[in-house]
Amino acid sequence: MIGSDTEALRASALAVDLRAVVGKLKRRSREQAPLGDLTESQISVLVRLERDGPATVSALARAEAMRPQSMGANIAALTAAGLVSGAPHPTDGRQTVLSLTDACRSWIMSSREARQDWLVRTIKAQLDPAEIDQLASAIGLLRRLADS
Amino acid sequence: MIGSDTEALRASALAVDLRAVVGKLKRRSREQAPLGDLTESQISVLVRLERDGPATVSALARAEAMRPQSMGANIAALTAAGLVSGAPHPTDGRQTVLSLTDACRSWIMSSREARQDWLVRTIKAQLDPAEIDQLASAIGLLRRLADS
DNA sequence: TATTGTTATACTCTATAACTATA
DNA sequence: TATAGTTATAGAGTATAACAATA
Repeated sequence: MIGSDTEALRASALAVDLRAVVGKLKRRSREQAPLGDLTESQISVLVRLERDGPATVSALARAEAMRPQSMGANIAALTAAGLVSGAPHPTDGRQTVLSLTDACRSWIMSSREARQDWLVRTIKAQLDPAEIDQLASAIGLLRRLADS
Repeated sequence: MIGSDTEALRASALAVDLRAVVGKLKRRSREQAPLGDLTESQISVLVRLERDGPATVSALARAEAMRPQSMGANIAALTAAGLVSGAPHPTDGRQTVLSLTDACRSWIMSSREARQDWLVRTIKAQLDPAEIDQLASAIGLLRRLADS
């Protein structure tokens, strides 16, 4: 029973540290106005659309663990900024399929080259290649937690 | 130059994934109403006070990368809930030193036993001991990013 | 009846600005 | 003048509730 007690303590300590560092990262990242004047959520949406291709508001909301109404607000902002455009689904009239605009794609590439993202800059400045690998594999674990 | 290009791409991809998973974790964790009806920030404060001992509002704000006014609001909520109490600093009349109340300490212990924390439960359910160790060491890397 | 999406509204968390009090 | 803390206000982000349109 000592073993499982130790395990329980480890999980508890991990939760404590994880919560603290996640909150802190979020505040730090937001205050730096990462890219353009987009929010973290909006950037995540763009990245997801770029990586996984077109999707609907509902699908994006599910993927990001967000309510469709909240995702709708993010999509509206991205659409107003000309970064995302919607087209009616060919067979299902309820759905609107969202894609990145060409302007968005070129903007993403140029902002990557310009290294405007605080998080990217900080990762490069603070972490060596081995640590980046280590963190990258830990991201998979975090994703398991977030998706559970 | 190919090497540094690959590095840059890795950092960029890591930033992308990190941002997405941090946001998702934050939403998931909040929607579960983790402990009592405290917010994530308030929990972080309690944990910090428990681990590092009494502190002032300003010190806590610096430690959590938050404005003193924002931290003040969190402290006010914790004080109203009877979880934190303030005492005047013995020599510096401007400062108020904050400590956990006895009620808070016993509440922390009981809620730990009851395993009410979604994040703790999820870590135990989703991660094996080796993975918990892996994630724990990655937390150190995240903290470097957040503190930089 | 279920699902997609929208509109309206409210709440939570944090930030900025302006102030008082002590050092 | 600088620092600790408070109060007032505003903004961003997300949630709940109610609705229209399509399946």
